[in-house]
Parts: sequence; C-alpha cells; structure tokens
Amino acid sequence: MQDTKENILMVSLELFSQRGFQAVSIRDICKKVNIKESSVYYHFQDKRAILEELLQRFQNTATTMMSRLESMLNDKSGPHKIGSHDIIGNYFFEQYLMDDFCNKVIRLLLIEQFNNEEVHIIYDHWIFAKPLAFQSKVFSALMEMKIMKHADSDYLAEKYYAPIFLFAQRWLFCGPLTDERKQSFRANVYQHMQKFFEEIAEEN
Amino acid sequence: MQDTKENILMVSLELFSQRGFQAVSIRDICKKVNIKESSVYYHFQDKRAILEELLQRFQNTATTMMSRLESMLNDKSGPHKIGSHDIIGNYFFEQYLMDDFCNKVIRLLLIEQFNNEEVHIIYDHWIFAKPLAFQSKVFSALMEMKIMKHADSDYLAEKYYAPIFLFAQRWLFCGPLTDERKQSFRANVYQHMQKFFEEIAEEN
Amino acid sequence: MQDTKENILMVSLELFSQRGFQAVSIRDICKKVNIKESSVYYHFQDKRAILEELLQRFQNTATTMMSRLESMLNDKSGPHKIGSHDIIGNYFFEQYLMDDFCNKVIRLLLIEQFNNEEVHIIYDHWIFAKPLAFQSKVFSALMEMKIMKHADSDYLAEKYYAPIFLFAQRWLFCGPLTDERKQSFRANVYQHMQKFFEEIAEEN
Amino acid sequence: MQDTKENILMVSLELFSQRGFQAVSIRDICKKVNIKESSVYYHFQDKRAILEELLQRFQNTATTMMSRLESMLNDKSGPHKIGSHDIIGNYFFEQYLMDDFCNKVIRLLLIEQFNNEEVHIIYDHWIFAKPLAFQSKVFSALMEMKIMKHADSDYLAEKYYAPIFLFAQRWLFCGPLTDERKQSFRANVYQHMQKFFEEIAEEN
DNA sequence: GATGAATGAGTGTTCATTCAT
DNA sequence: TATGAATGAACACTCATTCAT
Repeated sequence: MQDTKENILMVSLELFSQRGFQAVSIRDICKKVNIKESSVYYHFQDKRAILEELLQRFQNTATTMMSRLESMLNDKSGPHKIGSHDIIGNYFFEQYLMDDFCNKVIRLLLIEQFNNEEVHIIYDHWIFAKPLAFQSKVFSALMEMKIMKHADSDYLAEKYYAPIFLFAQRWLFCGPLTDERKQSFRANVYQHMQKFFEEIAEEN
Repeated sequence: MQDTKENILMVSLELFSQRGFQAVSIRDICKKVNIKESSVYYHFQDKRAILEELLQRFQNTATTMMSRLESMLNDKSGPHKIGSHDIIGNYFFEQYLMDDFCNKVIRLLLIEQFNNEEVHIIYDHWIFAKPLAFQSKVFSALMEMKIMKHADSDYLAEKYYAPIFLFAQRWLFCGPLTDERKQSFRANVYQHMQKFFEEIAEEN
Repeated sequence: MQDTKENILMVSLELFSQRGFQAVSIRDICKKVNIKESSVYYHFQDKRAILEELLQRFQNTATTMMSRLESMLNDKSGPHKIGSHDIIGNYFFEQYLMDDFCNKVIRLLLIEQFNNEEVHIIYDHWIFAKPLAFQSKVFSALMEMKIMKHADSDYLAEKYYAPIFLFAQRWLFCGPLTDERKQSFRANVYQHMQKFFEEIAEEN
Repeated sequence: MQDTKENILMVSLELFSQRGFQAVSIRDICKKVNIKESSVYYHFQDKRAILEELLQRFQNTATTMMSRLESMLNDKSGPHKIGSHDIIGNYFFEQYLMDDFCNKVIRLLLIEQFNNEEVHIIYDHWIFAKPLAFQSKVFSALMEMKIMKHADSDYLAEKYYAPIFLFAQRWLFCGPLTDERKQSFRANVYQHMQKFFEEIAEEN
C-alpha cells in the first residue's frame, strides 16, 4: 500500500547520496520509481520533506544503535566484549557504517553539511561527538575494572577512533559501497583494533 | 586585465565549495562578480571549464608542496625537522589544509567525489595516498638513521596521520573556515603530534 | 446531511467573490471545508457546476425580490411607500445589495463579466436593466397618480438610480463588506434619496 | 529595439483586463507576443513586475491628465469650458475612460481590487475620489464667478458624476470596447450633461 | 572584453479530475 | 458519502548556452 512512499524515499536516498540534494530532480526520482511527478506531492509536501523524513529515520536508527551499545556498558561482560570488537564490529560497523541505509545517509550528510547548518550538526554529532564520547566511556569502564592501565580516556578514544574514521572515509564513503571496499575496510580496521589492544596489553 | 577571469574563478570556488558544482548557477557567480552571464563565456568555454581550471591549479599547488616536502627527505636534517613538526606545520597544515584556496578545493573534492570519478581519484590521491606514503617514507628514513626503532612504517604512518585527518575533517572541512576552528585544529593536532613522538621516544 | 454540499457552495462563493473563479482552486475550497478534493466530485460534476449553482440561486433570489417589489406597484399605497424609501431600503438595499449572499455573487459577476458573456448578461440585467426599468415604472405610476409632475420617467430613473449605483460600487463592492462600509452606504444613499424627493416636491 | 518589452506589456494588459491577473499565464502572453516563455524573464523580474509596470504607467497618465484639467481651473475661461463639456469630453472621456490603454487598466483595477489592497486604493482614487473632488472644485469656481447659484458643491458633484460613472460602467467597462458602445456612452453622457446644465440655468 | 536579447530544456509545484474502494 | 492514490497538463520560473553587436 504505502509502497510508493517507501520507493520514493529509497530512490531519493540513493540519488541524494550520490549527487547531493539540490542536484537531484523530482523528475530523476520519478523516472526511477516509475510514477508521474505529480504523484510525489501526494506523499510529500515538497522535495525538502523527503530529505527531512530520511534524516529523521536516520537519527532514529542511530539513536537505537547507540543506546543498545550504551546499555552494554552496564553489563559486567559488556566492556570486555566491546574491547574484543565483536560488538563494535556488529553494531557500529555492519549495522551502521556499512548498513545500506545508514551509509547512504552519512554520504548525504557529508555532502550537505556545507549547505545546511542543521545537517552539519547531525553529521558532527553522529560521526564525531557520539562515537568519541562512547569510546571514552568504554575505556573509562575498562580502567575502573583494572583491565586497562589508568590514562586519559578521551585521548585514547581519539587514538582508537581516528583510524576507524580514516578507513571509513577512505573505503566506505567514497564511491559505490562494493563488497571489495567493505572487505578493505574490515581488513584495515580489524588489524588496527587488534594492534591497538595488543599495545595496551603490553603496557600492563 | 585578467582580473575578471580571476574573479570568476575565485567566486566560483567560494560557491562550489559551499554548495557543490551543480547547485551553483552561472547566475549566482555573475551576481557576485558583477558581470553579465554571457561574459563568462568569453573567459571559459563552459561551466565545466571553470571547475577544471580550479582542479588543475589545485593539483599544481599540491604537487609543488609535496615535492618541496620530499626534497627535504634527502637533506640530512630534513627527517629530523619533519619529525619535530615545524615543517609539516608550515607546509602541510598552514599552506595546504588551512590555505584559503586549497581548503576550498578540498571541500569541493569531498562533495564531488561521489558524482565524478575523476574527482574521487584526485581526492583519494591528495588526501590519503600521497600523505600516507610520504609519512611512511619519513619514518623509514628515521629508522634508517636509527633515530626510530625499526617497525612497520606504513602502520606507523596510519597511526600518525589518522588523527590529523580526523581533526582536519572535524575542524577544517565542516562550516566556514574561521580562526577559531583553525585554532581548535592546531591545538588538537599539535598535542597529538607531541604525544606521538614522546611515545616513540619512550620505546627507544 | 446536505451540509457538505452547502459548505462547498458557501466557501466557494466566499473565495470566488474575492479572487475570481479561475484563481480559486478546488484545493483552496477543500482546505476551508475540511474535506478531500475528490469529495467535491460527489456533490458537483465539476468546478464549473459550483459556479452555475451559485448563479442559479442568485437569479432565483433576485427574481423573487424583484417580483415582490413589482407586486407592490399594483397596490394603491405601493408607489407611495416605494417613494418614501422604506421598501427600497429593505428589499433592494438590505436584502439584495447588502445581503451576504447576493453581495458576494454580485462581486463575482462584476469580476467574471469580462470573461464570460453569460455572466455579463446576468450582471447587466440585475444591476442595470431591471432596477432602472423598475424605477421608471414607479415614477410612471406616481405621475399617473398625479403625485409627481409629468416628465421623462426613464431619465428620472437614471438620475435617481445613478447615485445609488455609485455609492454601492464605492462602499459595497470594493473590499470586505464591513459594518462601517454598510453605514457609509446607508448614509450617502438615504441623503441622496431624501434630497431627490425634496427637489421633486418643490417642483410641484 | 525595446519592441519586445512593449509587446509583452500591451499583450499582458489586453489579457489581464479580460481575465484578471491570476487567470492569465505567461504562456498565454508569450503565444500572442510570439516569443518563448523564458524571454519574458529577460525583460521582467517576474509576472508581478509586468502588472506593476502597467499600474505605474497608468498612474503617470492619469496624473498628467488630471493636472492638465486642474491647471485650467486657474484660467479665466477654464471653468466655463469645463462646464460646457468640451474639455471633459476630450480629456476625461476620450483620453481617459475611452482611451485604449486607460480603459483596459481600469477594467483590470476593477477586477483586481478585491484581491489586492494596493489596487483597490488606486481604483478608488482615480475613479471616485479624484474625479469627484475635481468636479466639486469646478462647481465652487463657477459659484464664485456667480455663474452658478451658491449650493453644496460636493453634493452637486455627486449628482453630476454619478450618471457619468453609471454609463461608463454600463458601456465602457463591460465587454469589448466597441465603437457602438463608445457611441452609446457618448449619447447617454452628453444628454445627461446638457440636461444637468439646463436645470442649473433654470434655477438662476 | 563585455553585453543585450533570446532560447530549449529543465526546475519544483499546482491544477482539475478520475476511479477503485 | 467520502477518501487514498494517481495522473496529464499546466504553472511560474531558472538553467546553461548562443550569437550578433
């Protein structure tokens, strides 16, 4: 029933994430969805409303993902598992950075942040502020549990997250999200994580 | 004489770096340059040609900057100085990432890389491949000179460059390039560099 | 039951009388009636049919009003009373020119007469031909009854009706029909009528 | 040279005066002018700007006409001539109410006054306020010159102007301005003026 | 060097209307 | 009775570009 609206959203996201919001025309979207242009306006007030619904959905998804991760910090074994990267790998990499929907929205945010202050704020929050803050909390927890040597957890979070961010930018937010690129990302990122925790272990 | 052409280029870059190539119209450019739309076509074959001239100039600048850095590797004291970050600070940060012209082109590349394979290649080259390769060579040189403990120089380059990249993205390639943002970048990045070299020193 | 149809008619008239037929959209009407656009087509064949029903109702109302006035001419005391303006004031002013429904239709006729020959004929008939002819008959009756000096009754009707028409155009068919405007109209028009009959009386 | 702009204005006026501003499309105008729709936007900022230029020109014309009439009041023989209707006939009837340009603008004002407060003000000024005030001044002048019996000049102006207005509405601002309609107007209006001045003469 | 004038294709959006439910 | 969903045609307007001057 609400197929058409969903199709419009998904096609729009695909195109917005490639060319940016402005450069995609309603005609472009409709050609791909196979509807007439006027039909779009039954489902959305205007072009902008398509963008806004996408951003809203992204923020809901990201919020859910993050609150799942944070709830693990309260489990006894949570911080361990997060350290040993199963969890981060599953939630943050597979279901967020490499998830088809989220990946496209993040590209879109990346492009639109210069145009649109609202977008810039969302981008900064979900790509920098939130992940860094979370990682810092993880390290604090590990320090409290005496698993890690006491140190500046913010600085550690940066050291830990910066390569993840770099690999993501280089492999996941450049051209089309192919399986090869995902593989390159995973290889780089898991190597980094392993070495990072080895170095920490040595220090103890 | 060639004032008008220069004005067109600079105004175009300003706008392209904010909204992306497609979303800027010849009208927008001309309004700011204070000429009529038809006049653009005396100086440039078409809109695309403006973009291409900008990309060409950027590549020339970047090439010059990089070859200056590389020529230092052959000086005896070069690798030292690069390590002690005067040089990187001056050439790579001040005259490249934070230079008005280069900063704007890099934003533009960031936006256009999804649309335009040629642009993606330029972006990847000058933001990832070249800086990482150069840094790796610096570490190799330092290792050969026994100043650094022998290790995987590519991996070290990543560890060194990733936070620089992250801070650049976060502070220099988001909204307008203000003095406050430049200062945030410098503070973050110099702290990282200092700690990085301290850690290396400790290991020796 | 037929509430919706009635609402559509009244809202349409309101809007048509302000902006003209063409400039009012089905959407505009439906927004005010609080129904969906498709619902209109249950009650009316098309947009034009709304207009036609309004015109029909107006003509019925105007016919009734006029035939009431005319039937008084056959009463002995009718022409007297018409002369002494109670009747005209009540029927022609209050229940016609200043009646909410009729006033709006007349505005609409005024606007649409240039577009639509049918409308022009209705406008001319009910605003010029009928009132002038009726007034002429009144004066003829008064002359026959020796109450007025014999003269050209058509010319007298013009002299009598022209200021009424002017005041109506100036106060009743310009912006919103406010109480102040009604009062301005009444003041102007009753002064005119009084002076007119005084002058006639003097001549006798 | 500026032929195209002039053509756009004249064709627009023709159509606006028939259907009203909103109901005329840029397409309609261009079809008649024989240009492409985009060309309109070289000459005018937008559709509204066409209307505004027409209103401006009308106001200039009307101002000129009125100031010519008023300057005659200061001539000794002016008020006489105005009374004997040569002047009014030439300036106010032939060059204003029946002038092709002014006639069309007045129709347009008549239609648009309900939509547009600015238009309503212009209409009221040039159709009611100004002509009535001028006529009142003429009568005052004639009274001072002892040519007319002293009386309420405002009231006389109304009596004099109302039939002119009625005939204008009935013959000049209904359908197309044909020669027959102009003739009907002239016949009605000159008869009224003659009788009006005869009646005044009798009173002396 | 620069512009006045034009244009064909395309922009987002609104229109009256249809029709199955 | 009313609506959800769709549509073809039209809407005002912008686009990059051309070309004679």
